[in-house]
Amino acid sequence: VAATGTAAWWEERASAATRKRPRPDGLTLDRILDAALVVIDREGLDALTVRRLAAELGCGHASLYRHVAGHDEVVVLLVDRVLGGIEVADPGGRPPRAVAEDGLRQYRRALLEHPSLTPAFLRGQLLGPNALAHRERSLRMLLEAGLEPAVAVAAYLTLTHFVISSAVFEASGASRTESERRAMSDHFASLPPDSFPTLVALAPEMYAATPDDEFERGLTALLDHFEAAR
Amino acid sequence: VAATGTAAWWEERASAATRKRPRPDGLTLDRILDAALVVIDREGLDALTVRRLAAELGCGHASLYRHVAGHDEVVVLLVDRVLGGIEVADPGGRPPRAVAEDGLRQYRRALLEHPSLTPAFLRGQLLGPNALAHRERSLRMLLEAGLEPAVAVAAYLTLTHFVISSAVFEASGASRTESERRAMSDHFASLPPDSFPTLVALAPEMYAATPDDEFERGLTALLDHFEAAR
DNA sequence: ACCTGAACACCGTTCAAGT
DNA sequence: ACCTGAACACCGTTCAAGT
Repeated sequence: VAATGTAAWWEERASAATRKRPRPDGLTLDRILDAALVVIDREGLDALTVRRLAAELGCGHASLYRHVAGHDEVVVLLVDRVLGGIEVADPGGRPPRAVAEDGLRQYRRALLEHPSLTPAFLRGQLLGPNALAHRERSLRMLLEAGLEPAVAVAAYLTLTHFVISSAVFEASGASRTESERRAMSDHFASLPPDSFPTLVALAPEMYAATPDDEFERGLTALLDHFEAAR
Repeated sequence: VAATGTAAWWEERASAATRKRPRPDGLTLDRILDAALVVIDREGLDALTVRRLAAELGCGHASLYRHVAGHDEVVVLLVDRVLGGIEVADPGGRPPRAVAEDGLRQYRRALLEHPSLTPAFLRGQLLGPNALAHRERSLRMLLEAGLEPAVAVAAYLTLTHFVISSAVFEASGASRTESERRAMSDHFASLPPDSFPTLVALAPEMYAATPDDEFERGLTALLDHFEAAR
């Protein structure tokens, strides 16, 4: 009985899943995860309760425990499913830097398809099958690009952590839409100038950049660094 | 009735607080926040319930609603209190880069004094009094270091987001202790080599770096970038 | 005037009673 | 053999009844 999401837990689950037989009725793990994403996208991560999920599926809430160990397992499985949705383009002779940029933008895009789910990527390690496949693929590319093994590992962890946290900040912040960003600027402009002269002076610049701008700038900074370390 | 943690909410709170009178009994906001940190440090953020907090304080759970609007408010106030604990050293003629490094390491240190609280720094903007004071102070330094206004704002947001997410990953991951990192390496070494040749080959390098190493490397990368943009 | 126990509407999870 | 309603031990929050 390992903790949900740990390496040991994924191993237990893999061997247990092969023993499971298909159900005659319609309720499957896939349908459960589909419904969970619908609830999350429409009402947020906090709204994803076992009971709300059962209502969405039109079944008794206790029935879910036949397909899933509990609430936390649903979230962990969703995270790995989203990671499986990262499109991986053919390198096709492009320079390594362009391939890396592309892969990380795809990662970001996959995360932001379900903004409310992003905080779940921070709870524990990413060790599901899709997470491992992504790590394998990415590290192979980084090695082929000429990075030392230790640098490749550092680059993978730093870059993926950057992508994830950037998405979490974008999803949880209030600077996604044009009007939200203007409201933030206005707020800083309205502060008492005696206490916060710099914030008042910089109010027009505050949140002038979009989350995409910020992402691209951070990406450039980090890739420059690891490219130089090659 | 603005949402907890928003700019409007902090304004409402500030004007309401002045109207409050001191209580004859011992229960104060400060004591509540102290007790909350004790619970969080000892049992984690999820253990911080209104009822558990009241038990820690030895009072009825409904009494807390006299000092605090609810559960979320406690967390938001704790976040700003921790931000108030960032020590700010005198620049004292040191080069701007050294001052910035120092300030960001202090930020990190303050966050990691309460690892379980770190996820709370991602829920919404940081607009409390201590957050604003830190922003004012930091942006002034960045301007004095010669950054363009727009670059200074970008640098502040990117660097603080990096510090926060780095702490969140460190706190929620399983790579803090030596034995945890060795366990992670062992797990990657034990994967099927047919499916994951790169992960197996890199297992010794995986999690060889400490979270501190990763932090320092990322910090260097980002500061190099913004220093070059000066 | 202040405090708070009881009440309400929720949770996640278990299990025995149903089919 | 499978499903699930009822039950249990929790939540956050409200409010009327107590002092």
